[in-house]
Amino acid sequence: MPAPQHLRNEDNKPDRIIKAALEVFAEHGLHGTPVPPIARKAGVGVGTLYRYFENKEALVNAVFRDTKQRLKDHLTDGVDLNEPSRALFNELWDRLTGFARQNPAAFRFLEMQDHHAYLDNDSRQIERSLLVPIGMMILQGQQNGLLNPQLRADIAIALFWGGFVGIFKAEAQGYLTIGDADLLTARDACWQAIRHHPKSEGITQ
Amino acid sequence: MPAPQHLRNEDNKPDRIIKAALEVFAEHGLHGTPVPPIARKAGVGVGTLYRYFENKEALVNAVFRDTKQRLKDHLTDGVDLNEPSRALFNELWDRLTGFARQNPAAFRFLEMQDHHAYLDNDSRQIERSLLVPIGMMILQGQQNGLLNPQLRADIAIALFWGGFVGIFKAEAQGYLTIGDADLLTARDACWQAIRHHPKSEGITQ
Amino acid sequence: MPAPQHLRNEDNKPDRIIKAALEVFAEHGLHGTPVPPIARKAGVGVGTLYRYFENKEALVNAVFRDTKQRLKDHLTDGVDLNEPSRALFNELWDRLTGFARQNPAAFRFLEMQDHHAYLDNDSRQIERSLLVPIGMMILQGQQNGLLNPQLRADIAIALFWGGFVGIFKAEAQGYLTIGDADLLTARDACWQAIRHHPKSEGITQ
Amino acid sequence: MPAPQHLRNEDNKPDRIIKAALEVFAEHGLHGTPVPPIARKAGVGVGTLYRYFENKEALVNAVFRDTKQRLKDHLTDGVDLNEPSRALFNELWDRLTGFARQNPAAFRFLEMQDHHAYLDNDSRQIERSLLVPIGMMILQGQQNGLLNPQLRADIAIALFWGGFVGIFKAEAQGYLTIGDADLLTARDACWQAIRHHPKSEGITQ
DNA sequence: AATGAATGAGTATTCATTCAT
DNA sequence: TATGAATGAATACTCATTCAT
Repeated sequence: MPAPQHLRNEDNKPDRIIKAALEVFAEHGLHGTPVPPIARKAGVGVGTLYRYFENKEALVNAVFRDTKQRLKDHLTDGVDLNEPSRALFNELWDRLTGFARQNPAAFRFLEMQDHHAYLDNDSRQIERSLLVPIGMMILQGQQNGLLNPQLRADIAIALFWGGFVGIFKAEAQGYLTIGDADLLTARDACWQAIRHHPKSEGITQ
Repeated sequence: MPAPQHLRNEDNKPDRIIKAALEVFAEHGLHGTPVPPIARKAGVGVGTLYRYFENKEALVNAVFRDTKQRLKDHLTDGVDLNEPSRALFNELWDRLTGFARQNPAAFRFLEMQDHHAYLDNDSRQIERSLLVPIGMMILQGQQNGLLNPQLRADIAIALFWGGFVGIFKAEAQGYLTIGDADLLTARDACWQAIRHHPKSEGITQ
Repeated sequence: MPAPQHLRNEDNKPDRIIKAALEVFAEHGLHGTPVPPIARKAGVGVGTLYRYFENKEALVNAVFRDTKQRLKDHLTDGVDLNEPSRALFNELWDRLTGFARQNPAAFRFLEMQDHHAYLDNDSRQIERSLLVPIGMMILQGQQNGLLNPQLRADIAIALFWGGFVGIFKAEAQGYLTIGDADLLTARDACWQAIRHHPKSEGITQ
Repeated sequence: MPAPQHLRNEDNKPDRIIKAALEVFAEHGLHGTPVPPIARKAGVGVGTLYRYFENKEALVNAVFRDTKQRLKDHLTDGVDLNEPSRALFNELWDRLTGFARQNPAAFRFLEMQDHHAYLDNDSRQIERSLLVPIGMMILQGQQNGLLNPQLRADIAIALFWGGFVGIFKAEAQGYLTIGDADLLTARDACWQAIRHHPKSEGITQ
């Protein structure tokens, strides 16, 4: 069980292992990564890794939970999701891009498909604990006329999240490079996707 | 080298192998799939598979190219990308959802991360050959005032494609179920993301 | 599934593996034997061994069943257990010693304790199929006054079998050497243990 | 080096380790038992165990010697082996069954095959120190006409000991259950095996 | 002296690839 | 040309032993 983020420290072996595993997984994929390189990168023996994680699957789950939790904290610490507004949307977008820029490996890892087969219930629970409050926020935004009331909240999340992931993935794969200005433009585009377009706007144009 | 799509036939062994491989890869992932099950599903011996594909990596590339090409054909056959319009956008969206619905395995496979490490230059070339014409279309749409001129074409693609992928991935992972009406709403949302919002609209609100 | 004994041949890989495994197990024990040496001794690759035996445990069971079956055949082929007599006892003893002399590895292997943890139901069934007819023979011998009626058949078997095993084990461990004459004397001693000692004999003296 | 039996005490760490090791070995076998569980059961750290026993092999030898010595003591303390008689035989049998009943783990352990590969000269010496006096006793019994003079003493021991082991092993493996009366019958049977059968008795019948 | 976390060589098993038929 | 049995290098995991505290 890794220490909470703010207690992270380099002497904590499980934390070091999780950190190393995240980087190696992000680079070579889950199945593509043997255990020894993870241990080596963490500066411990293989046996030590297995002292802290029952098996590879448990390690993947630990990495997933830790990373998802860090994303959640980064995204929501100190913000009031109960007051949806354009400013709040911008704030979340900034935090999201900040996270992706500062933790490229974490971001890449979270987007892998193949870890989904590995995830246990706790891990899925964590995943939901991030999505649910955002869904709530969207519902409120719809009720106060800010967001498109016809777009189901879960689909809005998927759309917005997918779009965000799309541009960072394209960048990671070398298809494009994104400057800060581009990020702002993309942010506005995403906003247009989910906001309420009253009357004549919308389907027509 | 598989025959072109319209020449596909069940007596063609490479084609049968590619088809089988796509299904197995989509279900179990790239690293999770041993070669013998692919051969078995294709109704050939392992040795035969290796007659047509130098190794597993070559097979992955063949599957990728074939699938991407089919997507491209499905998306662009008979449409004139030189005349961007709301109707063309709708048409493309419909074709895209049609493809995803009719070829879930193909869609799933194309979205896997881990095959990217396997892809050779030819495969990346095919990928680009789908993106470039769409990029051109977007540029034209920006010039004729239809699309947001501030949103870079490549980013627009990534955003739109990412959003699309996002909702289908969420559905595949069991986080939501999408009806036909939802697809239309999502289509409109994506359109709002990339269209041109003149004057007062857009950043403000 | 190995071929029946008389169909054994050196081109049959499972048979060669079973034979090799028996020898190595007998020499180094079950846990003490890695899989590669077995494969090497059988003249096959490790992968081949795993083609024929799902895992090490399955191999142990196969060796056990094969060896026990050979012992059973060697012991009972062509003898009529329904006619217990001193001559039949002698015949069985001779066959038993013959087996132990000709197949020291087989004998050693069958007496290992630690394989009992590995045995599945089929294997235990084979074991019983050897003991039951001998038990029946003893019962008949008791009924016709030949054998001690107070000695339970199962205990008589255990005693006789244990005594037999005892001397061969002692020899295998280097505590003694047994000549043919000694074997005859031992045979008579065992006979005395289980035969019927009428009247004054027996408890007294 | 453990304290002599009568000095055994629970504060003596080597003794506690030997006791724990015996139980775990008897239950899981030699190779099947990792060292840490032994240390845990003994209530000491692994490092401590290695302070007293150079390695696992040394521990096995210590357990063997200790157990064999206890058997020897249990069997011979206070009896005069120089006066062979039916009563002495009965006494020895009773002590033997008593030991097996009271120390099932010890008995099971002594009968394991795979420890023989581990045993050093001292351990084999102890084994002999139990067998030799019994052998002497048998020789005397043969000289005074009590025991079968044709049965070599070492073979008689092996036979008798093997028979005894046979029935307890069969019980341990679940093939039979032995009551006190059965033990007496078995005792008489063993006695018949080794006693002197004068004249017409014996070979004939 | 006592501890148990740390280590890495060793073990069972899988799977991409070859090659005799 | 087609096959699939055979191979062994590579992988996940264990455990006897060490050594810093």
